[in-house]
Amino acid sequence: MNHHVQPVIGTASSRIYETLRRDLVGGQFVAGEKLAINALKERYHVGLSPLREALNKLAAYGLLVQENQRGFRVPKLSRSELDDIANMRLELEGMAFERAIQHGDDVWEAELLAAAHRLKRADTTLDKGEEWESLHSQFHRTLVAPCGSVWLLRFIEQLHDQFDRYRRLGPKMPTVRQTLDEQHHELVALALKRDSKAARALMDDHIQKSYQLALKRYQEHA
Amino acid sequence: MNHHVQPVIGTASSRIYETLRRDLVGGQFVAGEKLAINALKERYHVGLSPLREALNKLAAYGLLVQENQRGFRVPKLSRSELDDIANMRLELEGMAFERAIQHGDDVWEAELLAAAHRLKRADTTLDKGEEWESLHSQFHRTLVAPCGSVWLLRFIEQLHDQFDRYRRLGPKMPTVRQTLDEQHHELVALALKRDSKAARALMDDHIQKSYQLALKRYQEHA
DNA sequence: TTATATAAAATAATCGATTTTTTAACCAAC
DNA sequence: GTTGGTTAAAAAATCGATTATTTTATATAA
Repeated sequence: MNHHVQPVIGTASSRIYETLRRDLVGGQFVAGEKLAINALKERYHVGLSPLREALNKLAAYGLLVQENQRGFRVPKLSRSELDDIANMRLELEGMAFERAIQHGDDVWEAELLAAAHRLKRADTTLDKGEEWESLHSQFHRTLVAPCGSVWLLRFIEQLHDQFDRYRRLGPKMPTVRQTLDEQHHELVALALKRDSKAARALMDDHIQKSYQLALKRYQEHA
Repeated sequence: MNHHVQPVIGTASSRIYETLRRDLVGGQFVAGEKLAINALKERYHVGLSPLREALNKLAAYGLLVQENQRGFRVPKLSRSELDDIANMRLELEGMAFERAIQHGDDVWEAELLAAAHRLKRADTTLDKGEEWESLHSQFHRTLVAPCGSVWLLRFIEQLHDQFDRYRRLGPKMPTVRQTLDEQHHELVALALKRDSKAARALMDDHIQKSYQLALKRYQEHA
C-alpha cells in the first residue's frame, strides 16, 4: 500500500485555471451566466485567492468577461461572433498550415503521423469524451506547429478554444463527424506531399465543415 | 476649496493593470527582469491581492511571463520575436485596413480625420511623451476599427503593445519619425479615397519602416 | 400602480497574516 | 576548487477575515 501522496503538480492557481478553461470550452457553464465565486470555491475545492487569479487570467484570455465591481460572467454566444471566429480560423490556420508545410522537417512528419494515428484510435472507440477532445486539439496543433510564428500559434490556439464553445454545444453526434475525421488523414497526406496549395484548400474545407456543424449546434441549442 | 475626493474610477486591480501595461510597453522595466512583488507594492502603492490579479492578467495577455512558484518576469526581447511581431502586424493590420475601407461609413471618415488631426498637433509640439503615444495608438485603432472582426482587432491591439516594447527602447529620436508621421495623413487620404489596394501597400510600407526603426532601437539597445 | 428612497442581504474586492516553496549562504567531504 | 547537503532568509502562494459595493427586499410617497 502506498501512503505517499503524489506531490500534485503546479500551483493551486494554475490547476484551477486549466480546469476552468476545460470546463468553459466544454460547455459546463451556460453562456451569459454570472459566475458565483463562492459556489465555484466549493465546487472545485479551491481557495478564493487562486480562484480569483485564475478567473482574471481567463478574462484576459477571452473565456470570461470581467465587469468592474460585479465579478465575472461567461461570454454570450452569437451568430456573428461564431462567423468571426470561423473566418479568423480560415485566415490564420490556412496561413499557418502553408508555412508549416514550408518549414516542417522529418521530425514533424513523424509527429503528424503519430498524432493522426492516436486521434484515429480515439475516433473508432466512439466515446468521444474529453480524451478525444484533447487528442483532436493536439492534432490540429501539430499540423501548424512549425509555422515559425509563436504569435500566430498563440492566436490560433485562442480561436480554437473560442470555436469549441460553439462546436461542443449540445449532445455528441458521432455520425456527423465522419467526414471531418476522414479529412484529418487527408490533411496529413497532403502535408507529407508538401502540396501546400491543396493542403490549404482542404484545411479551408475542413474549417468550413466544422463551422457548419458548430452553426447547427448553435442554432439547435435553443 | 473642494474637500470632496473624486471617487477614483474602477477597482484597484483594474487600475494597477492599466498602469503596469503602460509601463511595460513604455520600457519602464528591463526585459528579462524578475518582478519583485513587494517592491511593486510599494512603488505603486497598491495591495498584494489587486497587484497579483493584475500580474496574472498581464501574463495571460503576454506582457509578462509567469513561472509556477517563481513569480513573474518581463519577457526577453529577441530579434526573431520582433520579426515575428512585425510580420504578423503586416498580415493582420493589412487585412483589417482593407476590410475597414470596405465597411467604414461616414462616421468613420470623420473619426479618422479627427484622430489624424489630434496626432498631428501632438507631432508638432515635438515632446512625444505618453500623450503622443496614446494618440498614436488611438489613430491606428481608428484606421482598422470598422474591419468587422472583434478578434482581429483584439489580436492587432496585442501585437501593437508587443511591438511598442521594441519601438520604445532607448531615447526619443524625433527626426527619424518624420516619414512615419507624414504617412499617417497619407493613410487617411487613401482610406477616404477607398483605394484599398494603395492603402494596403502604404500600410505595409508604414509597418516596414516602423519595423526598421524598432530593429535599430533593438540593436543599439546594448 | 409607479417611482423613489432606505435598509438588509449578498457579493466583490481588498487586506493582513500564514504557509509553502525557492533561493542564498554556509559548511563539510571529496 | 568543486560537489553535495544542511540551514537561514527571501519570496511566492494561499488563507481567513474585513471592507466596500452592488443587489434585493421593503417601505413610503407621488
